[in-house]
Amino acid sequence: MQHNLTRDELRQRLLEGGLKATHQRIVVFEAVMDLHGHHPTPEEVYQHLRPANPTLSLGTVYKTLDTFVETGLIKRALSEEGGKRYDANTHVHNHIYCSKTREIVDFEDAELEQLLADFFSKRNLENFEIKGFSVQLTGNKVEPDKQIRITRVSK
Amino acid sequence: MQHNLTRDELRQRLLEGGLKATHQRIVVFEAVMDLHGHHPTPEEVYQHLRPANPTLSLGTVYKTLDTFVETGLIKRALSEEGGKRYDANTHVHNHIYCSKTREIVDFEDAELEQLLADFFSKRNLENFEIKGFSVQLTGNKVEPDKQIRITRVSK
DNA sequence: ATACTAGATAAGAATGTTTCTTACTTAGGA
DNA sequence: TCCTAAGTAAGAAACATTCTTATCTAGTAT
Repeated sequence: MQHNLTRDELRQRLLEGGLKATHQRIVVFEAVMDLHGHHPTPEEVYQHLRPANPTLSLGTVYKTLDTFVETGLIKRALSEEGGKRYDANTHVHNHIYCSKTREIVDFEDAELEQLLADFFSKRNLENFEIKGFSVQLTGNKVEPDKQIRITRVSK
Repeated sequence: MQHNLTRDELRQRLLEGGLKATHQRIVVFEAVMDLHGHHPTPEEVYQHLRPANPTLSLGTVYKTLDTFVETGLIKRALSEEGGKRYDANTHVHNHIYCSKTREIVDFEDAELEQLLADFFSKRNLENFEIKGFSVQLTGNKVEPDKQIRITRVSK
């Protein structure tokens, strides 16, 4: 359990979104935060919670995750391989996607955001109300057991 | 039929990829090209082809599309909503994704590619072999019946 | 504290999607 | 023309997602 919001804080955030703060919603929310960085599928969330919540049903997990996305509490991650992935990180950020392991790694980069914001201010979108943009790097991990990292070139 | 490759050219491209040029592969390839811009699902490809190819099976469509992706003849498009989408456009390009209609619109922008290439040359990726990057705009169509377009701001 | 009510949940059925299996067929090479 | 590796059809199987309905519960009013 590495999430850092108390249940009362979670309860608060659910209510702010106009959602009843039920036990199921609280634990599903916690699970997505606990699995942060994994961009879990509904099934993974379900398996994570099952031991401690044997009465929870998979259908509820699906529904709850989608409800959270609608409310903006979490986001859906883009994936190439089909299937739904969820992301506790609601900040503007980008993804590195490994085709081999299907891992999705977040990266935030203010410089990149600024670059893109500047760029799109020079473009006109007709008939489209833009909610956000993100950059997706696609490729393959070299060492499957080691982490992927992105760093600034030091010169 | 707005695709512009002859069957012999297609046959050629399949063979270059080390694939036997069977009738099924040729028509599936044509279908993805015909549906270019729609980023079709396997089911859509199947429905498109069924009238003229009543013996074609859905399983073959799935398998064939994946084979093409492996060979690099087509790409998979990223989607938020789960489910597989395929893209005949193998050029480097970006996508505009409408959450409302689930439409995916391609856009190519050399200036943007250059900007990103320059940017990533200033970043180091540890343990990741990058195959490509793309920008995804997410948002909603305003008029569902009209086209989405992106243009340069004229000053 | 208790009762009420809208909304949430469990459970599993229904539906939809993707993969797998097997026997049959075909493209391309000898 | 024959041979063989590879591809295909067909449907079963596995898997993923959504829907339905009866039951339950959080938050509210009493």
